[in-house]
Amino acid sequence: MRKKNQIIQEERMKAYFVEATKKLLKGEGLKVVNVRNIAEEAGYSYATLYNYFKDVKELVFECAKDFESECIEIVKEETKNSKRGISRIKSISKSYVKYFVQYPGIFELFFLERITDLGHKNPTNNLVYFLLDNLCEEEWNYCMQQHIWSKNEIEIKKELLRNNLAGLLLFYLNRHTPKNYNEFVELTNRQIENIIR
Amino acid sequence: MRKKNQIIQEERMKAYFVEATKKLLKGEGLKVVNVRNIAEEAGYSYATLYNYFKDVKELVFECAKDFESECIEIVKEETKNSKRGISRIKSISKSYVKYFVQYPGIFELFFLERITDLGHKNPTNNLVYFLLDNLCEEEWNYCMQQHIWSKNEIEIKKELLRNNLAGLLLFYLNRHTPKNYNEFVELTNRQIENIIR
DNA sequence: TTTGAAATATTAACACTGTTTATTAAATTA
DNA sequence: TAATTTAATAAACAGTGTTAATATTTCAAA
Repeated sequence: MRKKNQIIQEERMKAYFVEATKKLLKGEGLKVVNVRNIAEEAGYSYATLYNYFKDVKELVFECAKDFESECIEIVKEETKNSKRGISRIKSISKSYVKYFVQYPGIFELFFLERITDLGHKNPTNNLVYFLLDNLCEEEWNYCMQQHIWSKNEIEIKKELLRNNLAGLLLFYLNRHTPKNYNEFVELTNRQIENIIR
Repeated sequence: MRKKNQIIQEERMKAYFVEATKKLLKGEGLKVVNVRNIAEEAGYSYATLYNYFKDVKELVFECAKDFESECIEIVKEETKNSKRGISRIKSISKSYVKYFVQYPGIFELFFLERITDLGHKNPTNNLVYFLLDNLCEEEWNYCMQQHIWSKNEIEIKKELLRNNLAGLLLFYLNRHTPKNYNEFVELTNRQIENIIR
């Protein structure tokens, strides 16, 4: 039987590697995330990592879960005072976009990272796809209750918003278009206004 | 002074490598595109590649230009008989999406490939961003002439369409959501209808 | 406290990448 | 034909992820 201490220690070790990886991701992004850098940041040999994680992907997906929680937390905090319904959906959208602009490495991880694993059900998949929907869920329901939009209209708007913001972030963070942040914010606001109305 | 034959031969060699790379990209995608595979497909040593291209990125960008032309050609051919204006914009959008679904490797190359190059102005950047706009340009103008939409409305719709289709493709090809092609097509059509109306 | 087995960490090595250097082969020119 | 230039390749290096073999630590039992 495994001792309690063992489990605690194992969790602690995992956390060291996860923290190291998160630091790298938030800093210079995926391009510096490799086993040797992670291990150095964590203060261990790179081989030690494999005593706690099957491979580097497993480690990175641990980070993804943490980032999702963080994103939800930040967005909720930032938007809790805005007026319910339409207004808050817009605020949430902007806050959501802002989070990824602040941490492009997390955008890379959530949206761009290749999932080549055979069969391996990647938990971040649905997590990412429905993240925005989840963030807005209560407000969409509120709008339906208030008879602002029908269920159908809401479904359409949800989809429009989700794909639009993903495309917007993709072009801005990965293709540097538009060139500067101000232009990007203007464009984003314009698009949100045109979808949510 | 360089001889004419030399230039012809050099172009020919380049073409061999470009064709080999295009074949790999259209087949198994970026994951199998590496110098050794490319060279084997072309029938040369991998070191020979470096006599004709600065690095593998330069080679891949050559392919991107070719694919862009091909995409334009295919979409134009497929949509030339549809009714001008709104109807044709919808057809072009669907055909554009179809092209990338058929060649996910080209989508990867156009939308996902990291541009880490310092200063190196990547020509595919604007090429990709404005590809859909260029394809629809004449039809947007037609709509303006026919007073279907104002210049402003068109600008908004252009942006909505561009970002939406990018997001749609990103989720489908890179995150496998929706799960199957039929669902994806339905979703795509629904979105296009809701933007272009 | 010492010892020996289990757990854990690390070094060394392998299999892939991209790229460069040195060498060989081919073509061209005098 | 011989010399020289040009082009192709093999060998090597550096950077990845991962695994196997070795070293170290931990910790309970003697």
